[in-house]
Amino acid sequence: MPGGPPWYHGKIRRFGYRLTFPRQKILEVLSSSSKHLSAEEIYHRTHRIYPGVGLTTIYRTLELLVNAGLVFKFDFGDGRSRYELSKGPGATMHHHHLICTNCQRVIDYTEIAKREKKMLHDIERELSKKYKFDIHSHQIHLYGLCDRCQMKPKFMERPIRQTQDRPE
Amino acid sequence: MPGGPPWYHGKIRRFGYRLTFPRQKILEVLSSSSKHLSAEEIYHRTHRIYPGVGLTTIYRTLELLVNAGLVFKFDFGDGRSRYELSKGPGATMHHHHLICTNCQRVIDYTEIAKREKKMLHDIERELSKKYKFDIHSHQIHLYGLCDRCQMKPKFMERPIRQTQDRPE
DNA sequence: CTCAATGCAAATCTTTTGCATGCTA
DNA sequence: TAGCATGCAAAAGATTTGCATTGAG
Repeated sequence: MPGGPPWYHGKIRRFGYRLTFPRQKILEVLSSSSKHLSAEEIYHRTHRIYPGVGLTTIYRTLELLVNAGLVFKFDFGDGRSRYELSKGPGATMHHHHLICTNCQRVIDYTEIAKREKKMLHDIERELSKKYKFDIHSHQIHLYGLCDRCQMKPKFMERPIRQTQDRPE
Repeated sequence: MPGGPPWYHGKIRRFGYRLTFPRQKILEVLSSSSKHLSAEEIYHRTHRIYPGVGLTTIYRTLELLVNAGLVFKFDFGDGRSRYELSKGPGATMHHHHLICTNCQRVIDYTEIAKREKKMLHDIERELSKKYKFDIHSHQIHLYGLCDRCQMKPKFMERPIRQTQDRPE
């Protein structure tokens, strides 16, 4: 089946945004990764398949995609944001995060989603009414020490500042 | 009752940290505010009661206090972190946040805490075991549009970059 | 007295903006 | 064609670091 417009075409155009070449490449990159990526990682990967791209476009496109509801933006507290496709074929299942406060490692979990989902749904409905807030998404972050970091006693913890992106 | 050491004395010393004058002043500031403050706000307020303080000390002390579990650090996505006392007389009740994705307004809510609390407790216990993660805190963020921002149709949204701290 | 803590200035790092040019609709 | 979109260079901000000095224990 020689493709009609890609799945995201309408979702982009609906907001008045144009479906440009760089944007398509960035969406390809996001689609092909299963985990949240930093802007820099997205830049590197996009650069690989389209060397002409600039970091600025990455940032601008990500903001646009977040705005259009196609991408989730996360902040795990290490000074840079992470992005992840929220819709479409490449999107991973809805999940929440375990974050190690020592080494910044992030573990995604999808368990318990059913229970959470119902409760969150109830909460959101209740709060929406009370605060007249139109809630469209949520994040749950659980902070703690991962298995590796539990070995050291708490007072020896030394926050590790991650300066380089690690390969996937 | 002419006071013994302040409530936080032990909690600081337990980690090998010294209870210095600047640190006490910063804790005073945190104790006397009911809401999450940015580092800059904390700096201004501390400067008011102790003009000698430097912004660097604010950052270093906050990191230390987060480490010691006395302070919560939040990230609402506007490019700067917020801090809030988690223990002691000045600490506010445990709560979660509603965040407007358009104007960045943050509303704290404490409702439904009981239900959430039980569920989160269960989840944390379960995940702790499964991932060998020693969970010590959590955050729930609900994103959406506040009442003011709902007036405008979605595609007209223009993220507002807040550059100045507003007065409390 | 010792070494952690501080303040200042400079450095880092991520993200944003100005502007001339390119490209989608 | 009309504007939105892009890339580059520069700017902006928040946070961190080097270093000499101060002060808590």
